[in-house]
Amino acid sequence: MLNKKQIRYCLDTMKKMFPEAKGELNHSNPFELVIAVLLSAQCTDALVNRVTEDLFKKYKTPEDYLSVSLEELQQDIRSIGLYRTKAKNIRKLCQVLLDDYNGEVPRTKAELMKLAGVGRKTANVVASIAFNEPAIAVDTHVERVSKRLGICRWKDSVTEVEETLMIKVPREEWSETHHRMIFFGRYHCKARNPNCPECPLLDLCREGKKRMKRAEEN
DNA sequence: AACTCGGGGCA
DNA sequence: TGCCCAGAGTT
Repeated sequence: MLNKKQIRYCLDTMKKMFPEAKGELNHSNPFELVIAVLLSAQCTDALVNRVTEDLFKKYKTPEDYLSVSLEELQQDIRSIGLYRTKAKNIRKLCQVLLDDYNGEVPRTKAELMKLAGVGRKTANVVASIAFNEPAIAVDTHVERVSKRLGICRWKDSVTEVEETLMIKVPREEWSETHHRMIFFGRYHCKARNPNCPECPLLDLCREGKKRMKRAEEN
């Protein structure tokens, strides 16, 4: 298991590799952030951005999403996977925002997770990025990278990965940590063919060393 | 823990 | 063509 100093080195290195790693879902508007992250489930961020560019011009408020038919909203997000379910969830979510939250987006993880279509990851992203609440969003990239490097254990659940990161990463870096690890995971430490031979973190990477050794034997 | 939803991107 | 993708909900 990596210690705090080693983890800091990892995060600094990731920043050097992807200095532009800002996170494309970094909307200043909490409501738009909820919608964007909800839509992003199981599809690429580039696709979501393409759709939300037009979507957010047409729909500004929860009322706007409820003012059209379900079919019309589905058409507007048709190019995104799971669009039927997501359109239904957006309508449910907007209705709850109006009924229970005066049209505003709630700030805490617990409240966010009660919204339709908002699970652990979306709730964490919105709470941490939009409201700077204490949370680290662990998606598949963050989980994979954490486990390969040895920041956490292989068998850890998503909750355990989350807890470990919150303990070992300074509070003020939680939000940025999310984006750095996602870029690192998406473009370098990929699920299928991680670029271990050219990885600057190979020396301290548990999984990387294992893979290099295995490749050498073949 | 395992399954389903699902169109687009990429090899 | 076949496989995967910045997940959530249900069983």
